Amino acid sequence: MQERIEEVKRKLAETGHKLTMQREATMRVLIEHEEAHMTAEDVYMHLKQTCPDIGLATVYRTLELLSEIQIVEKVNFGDGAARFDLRSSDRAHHHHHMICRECGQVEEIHEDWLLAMESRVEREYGFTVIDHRLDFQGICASCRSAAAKAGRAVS
Amino acid sequence: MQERIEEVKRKLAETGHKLTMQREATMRVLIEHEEAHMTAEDVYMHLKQTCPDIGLATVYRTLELLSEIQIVEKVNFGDGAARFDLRSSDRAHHHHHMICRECGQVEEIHEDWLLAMESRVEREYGFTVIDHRLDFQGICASCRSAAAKAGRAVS
DNA sequence: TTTTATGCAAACCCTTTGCATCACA
DNA sequence: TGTGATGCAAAGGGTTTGCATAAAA
Repeated sequence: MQERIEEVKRKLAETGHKLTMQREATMRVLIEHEEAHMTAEDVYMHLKQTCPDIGLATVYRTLELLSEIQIVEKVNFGDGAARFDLRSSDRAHHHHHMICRECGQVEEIHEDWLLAMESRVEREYGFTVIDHRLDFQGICASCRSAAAKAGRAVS
Repeated sequence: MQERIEEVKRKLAETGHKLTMQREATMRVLIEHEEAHMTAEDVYMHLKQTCPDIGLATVYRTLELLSEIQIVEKVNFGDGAARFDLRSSDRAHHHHHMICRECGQVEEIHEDWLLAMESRVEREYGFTVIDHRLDFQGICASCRSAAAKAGRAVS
């Protein structure tokens, strides 16, 4: 925990930014809810507990900044609100998502299956890949078994 | 062209909807600009030429409807506006995107590289895949060569 | 003739911005 | 102490909705 805050402080300093109370609190919320895929509003709600006076605008500015310095990744599942994931410190590691159409839950796949494809894109299309995103939409295991128990088919 | 309109008419009828002048005009715009990845606003602008009285709300409603009946695919590249792609009639064919961070242009990869991964997701995670999305972000071939000519590195 | 669809405008939601004040470094 | 950060409220952009009217089937 503390070392991650230190890393952020260092990265902020490198880019001419300050580590404020609000930014530190935001990092703590993100770390405590790793993989929660929170929206800015979600983060704000949690922050209100430790930092009651924080403003929503600050949360947006902080998340944007953390995204610029690669601490978090801003992802968009098409439901209208951006979500923010802590990046793993391992730069090469990407992850993929499984988004359930029944319950809306987002699960992660902690593997990067796309390295071969990235080189293929570079080779065949002359496109230099910086990053990628892979999402699967479908029905998650628990919704499927719930549907099976209820004896009905699922969309 | 005409047979695609007929297919839409059939699908609309099946789901209890009508083929209106506005919906037909929207289809024509989509067909004429296949792969343009247009926003609702883009579609609206084009529609104004053949259908000057159409309202933006109708465009949104039409695109949403076409998306529900699988005629178009609503995609979101994270720039704030949803984009709409005509689906290929071949249901099994998905396509992937290469999004250039220099010029913002979206190119397509007309291959589905993910069938093997879909079965792996089903097998290893118990997640029933309905659809998937794969986007690469990076620098497109023309931006890279432009940058090379200008003798500078690109981000 | 009965539904469903339309156009308009207002409402909505998420996000960004202007500005005076505050607090890290 | 000086620059960057904050909070608030207002503005912004994309999208949706209520409602009276119009037009498919």
